[in-house]
Amino acid sequence: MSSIKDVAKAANVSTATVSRVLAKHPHVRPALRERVLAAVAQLEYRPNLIARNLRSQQSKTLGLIVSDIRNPFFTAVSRAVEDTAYAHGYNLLLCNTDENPEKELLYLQLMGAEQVAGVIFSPTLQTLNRWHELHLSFPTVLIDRSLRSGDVDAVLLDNLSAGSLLAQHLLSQGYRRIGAIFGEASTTGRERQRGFEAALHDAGLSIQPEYVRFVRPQSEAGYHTTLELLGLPEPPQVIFTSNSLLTAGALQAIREQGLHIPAQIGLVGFDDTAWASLVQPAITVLAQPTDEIGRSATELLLQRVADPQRPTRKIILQGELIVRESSVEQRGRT
Amino acid sequence: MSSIKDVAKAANVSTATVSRVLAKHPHVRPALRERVLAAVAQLEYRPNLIARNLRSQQSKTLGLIVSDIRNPFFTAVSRAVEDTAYAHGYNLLLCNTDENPEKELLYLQLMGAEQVAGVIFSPTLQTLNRWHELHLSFPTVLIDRSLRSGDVDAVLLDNLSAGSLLAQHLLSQGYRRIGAIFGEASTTGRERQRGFEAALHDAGLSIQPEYVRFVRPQSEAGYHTTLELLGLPEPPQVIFTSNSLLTAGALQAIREQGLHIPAQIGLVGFDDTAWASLVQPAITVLAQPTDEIGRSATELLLQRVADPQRPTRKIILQGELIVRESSVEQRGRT
DNA sequence: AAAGATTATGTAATCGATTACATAATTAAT
DNA sequence: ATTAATTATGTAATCGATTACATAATCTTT
Repeated sequence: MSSIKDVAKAANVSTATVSRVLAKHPHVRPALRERVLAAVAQLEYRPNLIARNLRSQQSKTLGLIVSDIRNPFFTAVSRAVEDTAYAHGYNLLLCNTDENPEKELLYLQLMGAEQVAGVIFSPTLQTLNRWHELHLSFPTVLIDRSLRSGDVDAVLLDNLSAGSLLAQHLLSQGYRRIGAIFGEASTTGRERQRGFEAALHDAGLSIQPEYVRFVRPQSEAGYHTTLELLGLPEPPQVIFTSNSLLTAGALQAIREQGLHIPAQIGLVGFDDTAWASLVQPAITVLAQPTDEIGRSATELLLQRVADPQRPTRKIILQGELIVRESSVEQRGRT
Repeated sequence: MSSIKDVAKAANVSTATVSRVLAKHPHVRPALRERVLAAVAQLEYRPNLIARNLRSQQSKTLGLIVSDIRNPFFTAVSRAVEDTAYAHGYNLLLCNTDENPEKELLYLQLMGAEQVAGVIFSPTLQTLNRWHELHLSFPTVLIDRSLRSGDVDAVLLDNLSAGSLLAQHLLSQGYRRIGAIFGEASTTGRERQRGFEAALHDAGLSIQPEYVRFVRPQSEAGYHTTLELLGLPEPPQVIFTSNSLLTAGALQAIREQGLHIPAQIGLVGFDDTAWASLVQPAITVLAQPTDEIGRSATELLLQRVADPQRPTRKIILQGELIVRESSVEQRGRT
């Protein structure tokens, strides 16, 4: 691997001149410029970004730290972030934390070390709680989860409304015994649950604690918890899940029990994944605007990079209820 | 952000001593060690990895460059790579190229600049063709796709056998008119097609070119191509797809046409995604051992990092045919 | 107690770039 | 033709770490 020194030597100029040519500074004689460019080509020289960033204390790279890349929500958002970043001339480095606070700290550290211009991050509750001790050296935009206090940029779904909307739909369909499975790792699950309970409360229904579960937001947990709910003396008429991994697990459990959807049990979830409309019956979901989330988060971050003083903002987006066959009206049920 | 100098000043020692304490060198007096550690804690000092790597010319970070993070195959492999890397004390930086050779070069460059220890990469055909001009500064393990020549480490599916196995299954079920959709971006699609055609040939069937398509490996292409195939004067009895995005698109098209699987049309694909077993009828697939691919690739890479001289190896893994309802026997058909 | 071996610490070079500053070369202005 | 202004180039400091080397301090050994 050749360095700027090699190029300087080959072109018989100083390293400063090489640097200037490459940075397209105006004050370089054409003759020298030619020599430098020839040497660069001949040696196949590529500047070492790490050294460049070390010196100039900035880079054209953004970081995206997600909690679970297997979750279609995050892969969809990742693509939107990637595309938006690329359109603005930025690269994207993606990391997966597996909802593990230790990994979160590790990758946050790595991002700082790699001198990224900024980071988009979906943190666990634990990391969120000690956010202020972290003292990150780069601007951050939170997605999907956030602090109660307003001092960090974020792009979020209106989870309260979303949970409420989905619950209201179930109530309007005549469901009364609603089993609900929420993710425990983040604020998101809690908020969706609050919306869910508010809707039930508004309808004059009381909350039955044995129907409401908080679990690791993964399909295995969705599967096992659904089996538990179905095994209750008086099983729920419908299962409400708060992310698509849980939905998939729930669906698997329901299938294994040989129950028919929606005749014997209903199912609704979050995120309009590819398969939600392909399974039969198709699943009713609360779709998140993943493209919009990724794009907004990236733009928010780039604005913050450009102006660190700008007041923080939270962008709250609305979800869209997509009613399909998995939650049709339940006439004549109790 | 505090640097090693600040710590040295605060502890009233030299930067060398700070570095030694942090690197756990043996020859440091306990008293000094204490002072340094106290200063580190007090200043919340975290070493700048970028500077460390610049000097020591190595890092504990691996790169993974995939062609499409939306493809469940790659998310599954990513998780396996991430876990294996983490278990060996390495971080993982993930990049998405969107099957775009320009982005591939960009990220390869970025990886080099970020001084990763090595990279796992699923390249497009185009980048593969100019592989030898690239002169990468780090070891690489290819996954999913590879060069014909054997001079680069790789972990691959036995695509020829896999394509053949899946085709044989269809033939054994009595299917004769088989529509097939392959990805055009990589060697993988070509190899699966060769296996597919070999199976047909062995069974004494001729290849009908209008039934065989090469398209961008994305669900939209799967959708449109399936519609085209279904619209032929004599439509195929079954659709063979060479990745799960194509399968999803094909399924959507079939559903929209109101065709019943498997009574009116069969469908098979690659990769045992979460939804392949959840849709009804469940889809027959050729499952790739994604965990094994990710783990093997990572271990191969780490071995290569440890010993750059070691001869190159290709690890060829076998796929597993999982027969489900989407391709049941077609008695009495022509 | 003196010489030699060992241990502890600091100084300064280094990685590969950028860039402030100094200086040389050219051009413009009087 | 001088001087001033401008343009071009090089020298050296810098970013934040690691580490070779030099040297000071301590411990053994006889």
